[in-house]
Amino acid sequence: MLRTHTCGELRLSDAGKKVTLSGWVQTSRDFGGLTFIDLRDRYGLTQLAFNSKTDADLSANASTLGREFVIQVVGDVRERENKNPKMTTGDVEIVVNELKVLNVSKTPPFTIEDETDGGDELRMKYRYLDLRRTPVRESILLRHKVAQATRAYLNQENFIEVETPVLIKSTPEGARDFVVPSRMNPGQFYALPQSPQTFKQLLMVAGFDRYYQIVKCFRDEDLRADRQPEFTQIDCEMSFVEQQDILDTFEGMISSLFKTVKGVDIGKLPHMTYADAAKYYGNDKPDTRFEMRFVELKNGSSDSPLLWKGSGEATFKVFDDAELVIGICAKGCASYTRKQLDELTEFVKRPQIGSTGLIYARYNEDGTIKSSVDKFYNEEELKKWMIAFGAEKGDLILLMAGGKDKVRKAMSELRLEMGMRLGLRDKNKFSCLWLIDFPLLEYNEDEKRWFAMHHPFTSPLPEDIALLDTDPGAVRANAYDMVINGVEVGGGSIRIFDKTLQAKMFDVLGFTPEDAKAQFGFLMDAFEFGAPPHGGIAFGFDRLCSLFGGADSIRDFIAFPKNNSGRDVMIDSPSLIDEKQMKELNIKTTV
RNA sequence: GGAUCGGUAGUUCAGCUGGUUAGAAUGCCGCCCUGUCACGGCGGAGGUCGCGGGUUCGAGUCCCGUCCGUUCCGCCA
Repeated sequence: MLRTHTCGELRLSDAGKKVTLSGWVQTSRDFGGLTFIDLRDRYGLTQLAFNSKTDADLSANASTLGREFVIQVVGDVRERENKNPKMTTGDVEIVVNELKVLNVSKTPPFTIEDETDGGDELRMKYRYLDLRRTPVRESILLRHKVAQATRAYLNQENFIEVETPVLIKSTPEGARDFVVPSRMNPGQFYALPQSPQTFKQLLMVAGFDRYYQIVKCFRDEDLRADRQPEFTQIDCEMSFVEQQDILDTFEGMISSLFKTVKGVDIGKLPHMTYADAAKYYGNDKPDTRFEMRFVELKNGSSDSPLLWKGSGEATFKVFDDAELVIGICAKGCASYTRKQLDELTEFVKRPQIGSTGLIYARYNEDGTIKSSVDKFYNEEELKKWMIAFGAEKGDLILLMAGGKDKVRKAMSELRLEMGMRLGLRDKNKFSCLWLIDFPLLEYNEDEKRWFAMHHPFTSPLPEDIALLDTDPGAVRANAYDMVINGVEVGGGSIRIFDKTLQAKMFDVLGFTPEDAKAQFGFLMDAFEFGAPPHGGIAFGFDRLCSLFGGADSIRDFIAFPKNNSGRDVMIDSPSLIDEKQMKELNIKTTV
């Protein structure tokens, strides 16, 4: 037997037992006559003790063991003379009688400890070593736990898991497809699914009623810290449901996951419309762990008492000419120095944000107001601003002006930055919400046509269907996103199940009936055979895991992730294939 | 496609306005050490400064190009 116990389970109550342990050498501490070795496996660390007085040869052997050697020991569990309260097994040690080296190891290129000295690139190249580190292992174990809890909830709710194909058909809508050449059909290609969208709808037509799958999806787009070319979704679909049924079911799922995995009760999820999210947070995935909502300064007398036209001799053109002037109130930041304000200005002027400037107004502790636009606005006017923002003495108002979309986007970035500076984005705090009433369509200026914001099977809100002909941009979708801490963790919609409406949708999107038939004919056909009303949702599983794990990047929650260029540096893929394969696949080399 | 920061010892980094033999920490190797758990002490080895070109009496340092990586924008229904 290679082991009787794992390296994480022995306690004081086991003292006196004869045990066999196997694992990796974490570290050794050699005192000449006395040697300690920490033995590691997935379950923990156990200290081994060797004494040269008891067995000189064995002790000498022990001091030759290098890091990451795989060894097996037989020995007796003993209470430690000096206990280590930081270790779960810290009350005991193994007095070793027999030592066997099962395998040697080269010195690892980085230290296999919680705080490693290895950089990202190196860790990815030797991912199998990185996975030995406790924090990374814990992330993978957390992922397993989330997957189990997800299945448990959905199974109990009568969902069944069905596998859908991975070699499917390329469609031009949405993300770029990964394609796979077909050897048996020269010149033709499969596509890897961006999601099992059409298949899950077909499963509803087939009458499966409730489907889910924890499934790999593929998108050939540029990567980010929270975006991988292959990623995992919790993909779900339900029949005979309306929006509220889906929200209830999956609010239940997310609550259940938080309870099981984090021991947290997230309560009832608030609903926010897309329009409100844009207006108050400048963003369709607001981080609601903190308030700091946008306040609009309006120019006009009807709906707002606030004027941004100053009373000064010169008028402030930046505000006068702007489509929108908005601001946020940063609590307790009136003491910000000139340097800090300049930093913020630089922040919003970065090309990625592209704002032209930042206006501030300090509400000083003594009640005076100091702003960067003092020559345009008098004290009384500035005081009105403070009231509008609900600002108190000691607060700082930050304002930007410009085109509506641009200024909202810039302010959204600034709000998140200020939230971070003020420590309001606590990783252990969770704020979840449903975002609803998305626009159904988005106009693409380059291609001069409407695009589905979600996908072409998303149903419009019933009351907005009539607008499809007159004002497509105003049509709201029967769609919903779940947002947690500023991360879009899931999204879905009630689908179109009526053939006529689907055809109309394709028409609005600029598909000819022939195009629609060529690409989605199978779905259109299926809808002629009694499709039930249905809808669904998909959650980004990797993101959900990283959120539970309190990390910004999803990479450590994926056992073997890819780098920014979509490469796996460990196995070195993608790679060239040989001429013979190319020929077989009927692909001509042009490189 | 664009912006940004980075590439110097096995590793993480320092290296000023260009100037003798490129440093530190850690790891590694050797010796010493009986209660450590970030063990300690003494000693040692270890470098194509990513690559190519240029400026210069002289380049790790300045310039151009290129490759690799990070983060972000575009993109991601």
